[in-house]
Amino acid sequence: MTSTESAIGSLRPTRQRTAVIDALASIVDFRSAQEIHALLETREAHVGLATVYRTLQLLSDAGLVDSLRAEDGELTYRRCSSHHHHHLVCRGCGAAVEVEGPAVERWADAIAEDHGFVDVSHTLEIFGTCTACATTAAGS
Amino acid sequence: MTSTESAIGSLRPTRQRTAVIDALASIVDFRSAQEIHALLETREAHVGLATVYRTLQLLSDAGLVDSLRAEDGELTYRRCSSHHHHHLVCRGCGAAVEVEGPAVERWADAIAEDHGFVDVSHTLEIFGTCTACATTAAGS
DNA sequence: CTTTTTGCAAATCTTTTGCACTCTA
DNA sequence: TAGAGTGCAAAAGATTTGCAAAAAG
Repeated sequence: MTSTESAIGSLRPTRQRTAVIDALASIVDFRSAQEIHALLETREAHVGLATVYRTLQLLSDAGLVDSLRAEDGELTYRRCSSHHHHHLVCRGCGAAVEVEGPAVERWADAIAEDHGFVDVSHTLEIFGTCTACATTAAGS
Repeated sequence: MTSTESAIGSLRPTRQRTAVIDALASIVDFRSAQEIHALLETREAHVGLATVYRTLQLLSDAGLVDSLRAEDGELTYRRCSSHHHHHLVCRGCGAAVEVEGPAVERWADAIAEDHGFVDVSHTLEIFGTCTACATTAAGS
């Protein structure tokens, strides 16, 4: 039994859902629902925009994809390894590296507890310019 | 010369801007532009919603206020201390505590370096429910 | 008087929702 | 066939923008 199987639970494997999942499987970076919808159109796999939104939300709730808010407020999605982690994202090309920091998790929880906060969660993203992009940009 | 004076630059000190700045001075938590606009209405300092948005954006650009995206994607603002720090924010009332984590800063930079990223920055926010809000909600 | 600001409404844009219709189990 | 899932268009919200009127230097 994989966690994926159990997480999908009672969701029916429809053409649309399969298409969205396939799309996610083919991309490595974070993409907005709109972009994923556009990608599906490109592939001639017509899926309504609302359905894309609903499906991504479902997958996200099920923990099958990571979602994070881009700087402009749009929600973006990416397939993920199911455990808790953060991302190192390139400003230039959007490439994302999953990173883990157990110490940070503990630190955040401890800080919150110190202040009497409960039901704690946190967001942590690291932004930078990857080697490839730095090289390209420096080419001037 | 204070950094504030220079940062304000050529902005004209209008009634509306003064009102927004006063409002920010009187609150400690992160508030959305809509909430700040509502607060101003309460104080009978009528300022157009668009003006509130424009002013907050201006102040944010000038580095006079912190802005961060709430979990629901709304942009929220708060007066800020100018040094680098993060926040522990209550989901219920928006109360915010500034926190510092030198170790996290170093960890983030190290991770990025390990992956060859340069020009690194990061975002880190901790969300939770503060004691007061937890008590209220649990009041059942 | 010239330039910056404001207000208001209309326009954008992302995301959600209502509902009738379609498809799966 | 019943219930889950979908499409489309309308609705909701937050934020931005166009433009004429008002205020500041």
